[in-house]
Amino acid sequence: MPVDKVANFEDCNCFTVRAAARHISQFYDQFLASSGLRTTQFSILTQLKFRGPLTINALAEVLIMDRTTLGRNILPLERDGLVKIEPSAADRRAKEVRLTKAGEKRFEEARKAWSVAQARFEGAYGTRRASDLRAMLRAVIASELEGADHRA
Amino acid sequence: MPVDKVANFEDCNCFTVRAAARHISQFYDQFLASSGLRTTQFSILTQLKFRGPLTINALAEVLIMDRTTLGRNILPLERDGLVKIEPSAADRRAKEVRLTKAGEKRFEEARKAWSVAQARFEGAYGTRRASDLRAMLRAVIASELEGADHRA
DNA sequence: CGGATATATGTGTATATGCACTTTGTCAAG
DNA sequence: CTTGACAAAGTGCATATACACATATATCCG
Repeated sequence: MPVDKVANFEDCNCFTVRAAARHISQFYDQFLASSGLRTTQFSILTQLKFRGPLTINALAEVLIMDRTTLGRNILPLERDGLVKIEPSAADRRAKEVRLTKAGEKRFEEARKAWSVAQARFEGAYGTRRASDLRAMLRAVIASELEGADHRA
Repeated sequence: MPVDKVANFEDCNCFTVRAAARHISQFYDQFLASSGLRTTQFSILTQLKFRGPLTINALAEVLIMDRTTLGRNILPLERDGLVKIEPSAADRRAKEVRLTKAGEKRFEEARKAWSVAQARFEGAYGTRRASDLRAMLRAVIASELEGADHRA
């Protein structure tokens, strides 16, 4: 008895994830504001801090971000002297992005603010639940989503 | 034995939701592309379809979207004749956004593409799991997230 | 009525996002 | 060495996002 097998628009997975992303981003951004960084920028600095210098492509991959999006997102960081972008010695097509001293300093400041936001969020949402949520979201990211134009 | 009580940056809830949103949006957008709509635009038309004309503020609220963001997101839709924006008779400060005939037609086209994307996603991720995920994301949206500047 | 206050929306500015297309550099086959 | 496939990054364009500030209207109260 599939009374209503038609997909309900309230149940759009894409909309729900995007809405939640807007909501949680505004929250974290409030805390990061004092450091002068946005959440996206903080994510970039974090990866560079813990993974060391990376090329644009490699950095984009770990950030689950389009290459061209990242290419533009690093420009304000470079302008403010938080990262340095230099051509790779091994492959002159590639560019290496690395954290500067100023970038490390800024990261440490933002890190404190981030910790407060993270703790505050989990206080409201639940630490265990947040952990479960992240696991489910990582599964989304890992899921093989074939394109609309797939053949075979 | 809290060996490592320091929050791990890999566990940033904000980053994880945003990354998943980028990933899933690209997937749904591939399917919607044939209709000439983006996922955000499809969401807007969907709400207008099922809730009837709404003011900017009311529409922004149901979309979990900043008022000013929505104000700009409806402009391409108005330009393409999919929605009509008119001053409210009751309150001249307010504007009512409503779906046009062309908007309804476009919505029906996009609806088919959306259904395929939704089904394809749930085929890969699991229908039950997707349902659970949406419930957890709605809880994020519903969670009272006090600002960084909260007092008392 | 008239001013204080609250509400609905618009604008300026800056970042975020990604597709299609282009440019530049690498590398292997001939 | 040359050429052709491939790989890394840049550019043009359009939309998405939201804060701070500005404007217009409504509403309440003395």
